[in-house]
Amino acid sequence: MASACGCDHDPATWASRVKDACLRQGAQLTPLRRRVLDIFSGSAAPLGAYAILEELSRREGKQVAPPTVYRTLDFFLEHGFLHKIESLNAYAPCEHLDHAHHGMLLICESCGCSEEIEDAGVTRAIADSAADAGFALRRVMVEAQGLCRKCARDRLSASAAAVA
Amino acid sequence: MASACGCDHDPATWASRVKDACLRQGAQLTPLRRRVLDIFSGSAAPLGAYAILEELSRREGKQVAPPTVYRTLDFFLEHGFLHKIESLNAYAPCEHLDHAHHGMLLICESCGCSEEIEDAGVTRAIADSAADAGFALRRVMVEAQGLCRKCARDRLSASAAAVA
DNA sequence: CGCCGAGTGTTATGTTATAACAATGCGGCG
DNA sequence: CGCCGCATTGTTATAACATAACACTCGGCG
Repeated sequence: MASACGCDHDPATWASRVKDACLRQGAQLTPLRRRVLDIFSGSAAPLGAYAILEELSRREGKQVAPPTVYRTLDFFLEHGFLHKIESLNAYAPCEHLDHAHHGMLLICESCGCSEEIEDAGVTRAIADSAADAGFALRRVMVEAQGLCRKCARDRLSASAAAVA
Repeated sequence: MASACGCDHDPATWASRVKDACLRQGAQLTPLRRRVLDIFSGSAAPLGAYAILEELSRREGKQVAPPTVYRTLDFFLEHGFLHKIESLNAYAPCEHLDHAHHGMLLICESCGCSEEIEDAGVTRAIADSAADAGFALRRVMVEAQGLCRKCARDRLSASAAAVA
């Protein structure tokens, strides 16, 4: 499914890439997990655990309990298929399944979509800075809030129209 | 009070710097806020809202309700005296009161203490990277988990002892 | 006085996450 | 087949984090 916000990510290919990765790694992609995968595929924006819970309940036609969802999320997180966005308490597809990711997350405050970019310069700068402090890095999170390309453009043209 | 973890930050001078900043800015440092300040002064590690709540209740000798604590935290956050650490749901003193801070937080998984460092290289790399993506930054959060200098050293000497 | 606004108190509730234990399903193996 | 062991899922309850809504106090000021 195409992204609703006009950003250029594609959750649908993500789902199929996750399926491949499960096969390669021998990880079980059970019906439950597949359904959760589908739910992420249909959403351009990060999803909260309880949003997934509700959608899952709706699709299954019966009430699903929180641990079911959190266990499924844990599975995807452990395999590196999903990221947890701490500043939103939400979860989003990892767009770089293949390699270790110290990606930077750009979260649009207007359309709610998130984009994950990898930047060697950022990674290196953080590693250098931590090394200077004598700190042994294990996990790094970079989350930025702001306006994505499209929303920034829209806002500009809106204010231009207001001036005219 | 000295830091319990051996790291080289000093929450006590932080409290007095906050007091100065309140005077300069005309912000009211009420008894409640002062008590919360004292609680942070006595702790080397970030504090959760409910930890503050319990400590506050203990010191006041009567039960304090969550909104009281959260409002106080909001006051400090808005004035830039505290940071919220999203990955811990906890709050820590801002060690750079004077200037806008896009600091990077180093959180030790062993002793729990956190250190805030400012690094122009990191800031610049993130700004450049976001600009490349056409993303208008508004707020950036960098949180790293790992081992602080002291804990990394301790771990090293422990494993050396194990080998011997 | 009478009003206002900042701060705090109080009650209730919303949101996010986990603990603990039971049940199911499936493959291997005697 | 019957049993075991393991991964997964179901179920119940509760913990942990956060906010909404409204009441009350108190000091400043016309």
